[in-house]
Amino acid sequence: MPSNKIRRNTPQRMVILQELCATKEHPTAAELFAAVRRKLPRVSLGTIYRNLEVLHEDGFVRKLELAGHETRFDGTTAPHYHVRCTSCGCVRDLPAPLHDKLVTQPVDSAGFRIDGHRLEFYGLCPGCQQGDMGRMPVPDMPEHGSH
Amino acid sequence: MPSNKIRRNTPQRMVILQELCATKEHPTAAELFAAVRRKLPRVSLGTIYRNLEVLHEDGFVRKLELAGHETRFDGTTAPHYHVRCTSCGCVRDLPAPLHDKLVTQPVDSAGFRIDGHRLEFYGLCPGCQQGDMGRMPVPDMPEHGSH
DNA sequence: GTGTTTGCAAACGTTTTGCACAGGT
DNA sequence: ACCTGTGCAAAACGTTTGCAAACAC
Repeated sequence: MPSNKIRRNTPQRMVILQELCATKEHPTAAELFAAVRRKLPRVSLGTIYRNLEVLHEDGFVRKLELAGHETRFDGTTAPHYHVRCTSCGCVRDLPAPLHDKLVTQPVDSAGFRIDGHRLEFYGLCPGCQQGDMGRMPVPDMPEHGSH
Repeated sequence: MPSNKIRRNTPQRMVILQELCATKEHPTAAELFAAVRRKLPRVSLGTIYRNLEVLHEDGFVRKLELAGHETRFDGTTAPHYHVRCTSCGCVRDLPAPLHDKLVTQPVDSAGFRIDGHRLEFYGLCPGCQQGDMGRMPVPDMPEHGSH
């Protein structure tokens, strides 16, 4: 839902969107901050957050509020799902998302009017599957099972 | 995965679990803190957090890390899904959870070994459906669409 | 010129942690 | 006696906000 407010195309805003669209890594605000700072050394973290909010409002970026972790951002706004690696914490897109095997309508909705759902998968990424049990859980902490 | 550590049945731990099992409201740590404090006036919030962590580790409580909100806790450990009301913020259980209409296996998993998924629904609770557009979004802030 | 946006720093809400002491086993 | 668990307070973390100055339009 694009806001009706007048937006200004500041260099900060453009570089943020540009950086976000240039990666498939779903960066956090802090990671984006580091990336943008390389081009605009004087940006502040507050500016990153404010612009991400604006860009989200206007439909240019997606917010990925994955369970138990900082918010990540996605320059691809088309609907798709995500997987998180419980070992290294990386987040990847799932291709071929809405499929006949992926039907998500509760049968009994407890009287709620269901407007949508949020679905995320977790598991081991290709890299972390290579028999290495002793791998450090790096970027983010892994979760304890359950869904 | 119950830890192999020796646990002590302290009054604090028991009251916390008792309070959690006595409600269907999926309280936050702060709400639980208030409830437990009525019975044990000297508990600290730190104790609540530490015990919830232990109880979670031992499989007695479920952690509900719903997108963009504080963690809530659930005394019912059997697998089931949840709905959040985007207006008042309340969280309810979804009965009849794993159904033929609720199949969640990605067709293409991008090379990940999928261990599970997290699924949450959002919409309007029965109370908030009663034509009251002007209702205050109270307990927690509502979300901006997208899934 | 007007009103949005910026940088900075301080504040926020939630959760975690360090510590000395209390208390279960 | 041992070592887990407690209360307290402070810190950590990600995020938001107030403000005066800067700047896009």
